Parts: sequence; structure tokens; C-alpha cells
Amino acid sequence: MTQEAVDQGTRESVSDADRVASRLRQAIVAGDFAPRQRLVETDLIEMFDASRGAVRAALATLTVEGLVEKIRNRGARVRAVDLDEALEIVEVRAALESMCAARAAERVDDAGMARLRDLGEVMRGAVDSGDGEAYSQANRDLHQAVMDISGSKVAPDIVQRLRAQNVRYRIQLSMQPHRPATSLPEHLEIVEAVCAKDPERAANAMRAHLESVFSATKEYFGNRK
Amino acid sequence: MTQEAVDQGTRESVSDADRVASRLRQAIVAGDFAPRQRLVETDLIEMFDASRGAVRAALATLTVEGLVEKIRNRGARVRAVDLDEALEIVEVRAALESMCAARAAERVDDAGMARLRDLGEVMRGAVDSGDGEAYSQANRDLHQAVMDISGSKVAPDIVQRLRAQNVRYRIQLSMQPHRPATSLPEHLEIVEAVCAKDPERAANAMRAHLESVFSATKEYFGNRK
DNA sequence: GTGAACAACATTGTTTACAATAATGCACAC
DNA sequence: GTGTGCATTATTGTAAACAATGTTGTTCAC
Repeated sequence: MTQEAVDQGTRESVSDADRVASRLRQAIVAGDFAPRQRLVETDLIEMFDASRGAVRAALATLTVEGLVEKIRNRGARVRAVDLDEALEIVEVRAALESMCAARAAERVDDAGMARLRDLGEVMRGAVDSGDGEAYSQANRDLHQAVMDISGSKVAPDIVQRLRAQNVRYRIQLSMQPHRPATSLPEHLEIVEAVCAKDPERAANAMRAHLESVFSATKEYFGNRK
Repeated sequence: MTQEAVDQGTRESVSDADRVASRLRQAIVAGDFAPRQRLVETDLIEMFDASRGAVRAALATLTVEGLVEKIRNRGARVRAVDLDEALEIVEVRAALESMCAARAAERVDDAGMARLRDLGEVMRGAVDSGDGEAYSQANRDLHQAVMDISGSKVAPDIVQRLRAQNVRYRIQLSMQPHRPATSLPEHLEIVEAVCAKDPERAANAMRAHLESVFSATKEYFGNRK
């Protein structure tokens, strides 16, 4: 639930169930499990070297989070998010993240501005060198940084959960060769708007960016399916 | 052992864990458990006549939902939402519900308009007769109706979960004698705006209403605490 | 060859017992 | 009287066994 998903080594007294949930979540989000892939308890026990109870609790957790779906007496599988829902998720993100962006513009300090500008430069460099993986990572970091700076707690939690749910669409979209070049200026405008401490401009920049993501998702997957 | 006859009746085989989660959630939201009250597994087993595994799974579910918090080796308790978080929740609701209100205004049909206007009349009547309970119920129904009409799925789910989390603030606020009279016109404006099929007006009406809730919450609880 | 009944298997749901941990109360020294 | 250390108790965390359910493959009648 929280971002303490470091690992089990450093942190003592983390229950097995939480550990399994953390690693399973990470595996799903990383794409190690395909959508609709069955999650057989026995396999997970071996994979994570945990008891069945822990695996079971982890599956229950991820089910509530929307990453896994369970059918009674038929087990769990990775939930497949359809296009309509993925688009809804982007819309909700737009509503919440634009709100957080405005708040971030109100509260940002020097350290925050440095962090944002740094991420902006990383993204620019990634586009120049064509490093899609680095861009994707910086993308995620930037969105997270804006929400951290906003000082909110409720909205970021929700957004993080939603981002995990449609990770498949985000990943495939970011693999489009031209996509980073398209979204780079949008991201840079978010950085500038927040650093200018202009809440309305920041909200608009974030909303414009996510509307761009919305259109690109609709375009790309609407045709494919 | 199984008295699901009283509970689900015709419903086909709902797991014990889900049944317990459902009833426990309802109990918390209804205020049968005070915030920070301990939830000892043994007690819940007796209370709901369920196995320990089922109780445990239910507690895990409600923990992810944000209604319960667990401390390792120290058990579960009803999570207490502080004022800051309650206000954040109202802000998030404003962002999401105003979006849904606009969507509802675009999609509303005759049946939906009839439902909204009916609820508006119920609220007006409740204010006239001073029936706070009826007003509260209609209030909840109205917000739910707008989200139903919006045809969305993601945002309503989130809002419902958030509403459950700060139920305590909502209830106490609605007990303020003058509060229904204040919020009635706001609610009626929402109804009118949606029925006028004016998305922007609907979003503004919903946002204005929730900003009013925000202010009232801050005012009332900010002084008390 | 086709379809239905049935049996063997795989997987999950449930219950029970056991271990680990934190809270509590008591004795005892000072 | 007060505080510390120890033993007891209450409560949760973990593991294993058992029961129920769904799935699959096979046999047999037609």
C-alpha cells in the first residue's frame, strides 16, 4: 500500500504477507505476468518461498487494489484492464494530478524546483539519446515528484494505484518511437509552470499532458483492437 | 455453521470472507465501531460466526480499503481519519464528482432526469419536515445517482470508498440543524444543471456544493479540535 | 463417431493446531 | 513508594491437514 516496497532485507518485522504482496505487485507492474495469466497459489508459494497463508493474503490485497481478480473456487489471475477502463483511468488521473500540480506550484521550494528541473533535463537527454527506458523512468519520477511536492496524501495514493492498473497501456505507448518526443515539451511545461509558482498554469499543463496521453492511447489501441 | 440464508439468501455461494468483510464494513460505516476501537479477531469470530481465516481476510480487505489499520503483532483497529485527511478527501471528491456530473449532464436520459428530480423533491420535503435522517439518505442517493448516470466506473468506485472513509465527519456535519437548509439549494442546482444537459454548469454546481462541504467541515471541526 | 455419465486430478476454501510477539501483572530490591 | 525484571497472559502470525469445488480425461451406450 505504501511506498516502503524497498525489500525485505533492510526492514525487519515486515509480515510475509506484505512482502509477498509487494513483490507480486512489482512483478505484475513490471510485466512479468501477462494479463489474464493464472496465479496458482502453489506456484507463488514456490516462487516467493512463502507459506500459503501469506500468498493468499497477498492475493486478497492485490485483488482489492485492482491488479488481480479472483473467481470463487477457480483461483486468481492478473486482471486485464480493457481500453474503456484504461481511458477512464487517464481521465481520473487528469482530474487528480492537475489538482496536485496546482498545489505543488503553491508549495514548491528550492529543493523541489531543483528536483523537477533535474528530471526535465534527464528526460531531454533521454529523448536526445533515444533511451526509451530512461525516459519512461524519468516520466514516472516526474509525476511522482509533482505529487510529493503537492504535500497531499490521498490523491497521490489513488493515482499510484491507478497507474499500476493500466501499466500495460503506458508501457506499450511509451514504446512508440515518436511518443517521447511528443510528450517531452508537455512535461517541460509542467516543470516550468510549477517552478513559476503559477497554480493555474501548472494545472493546465498537467491536464493538457494527460489529455495528450488520453488521445494517444485511444488512437493507438482503438485501432489495434 | 453457515447461516447465509439470513444474509444472501438466493445469492450463489459468496465466500465467508466476503460476507464478513461486507458486514464489518457496514458496521464501521454505520458507526457501530468507534474510531481507533480495537478489532480483536476472536470477538469478530463470535460476532459474525465465521472462521478465523475469514475474519482475517476481511480485515485485510478493509485495511486496503482504508477503513482499518493493522499493526504487526498488535492487531487491527478502526482507522481514525484526521481532519486534514478528511478535507483532502472532500477535495478529491470535488475533482472526481464534478467530472462525473459533467458526464452525467451529457448522457442523462428521461429516466435519469426523473430519478434526480424525485430525489430533489425528497430532499426538499425532508428539509420542510425537519427529517435529518431522510435528508441524509437522499443526499447519499443523489450523489450516487449522478455517478450512475455518468456511466463511469472508475471514479464512482473511488468516490464510494472515500465517502466510507470519512463517514464520521459527514454524519456529524449533517446533524448540524441548519446544514440541510444550507445545502438544499446546492443540491437542487446540481439536479437542474444535469437535467438542463449543461455539463459545465453541472460540474460547477457539484464543485460549489463540495466546496461548501469543505468549508463547513473545516469550520465545524477546526474549532472543535 | 458422438454425447453423457463418471472417475481421477488439480486447485482453492476452511478449520485446526502451533509458534512468535507484545501487553500485563506481580514480586522484589532499594 | 517506586521502579525494574521476570513470568504470565492475551493476541496475532504461520504452518499444516482436511474438505469442497471445479476441471479434465475416459469409458460406454447408442
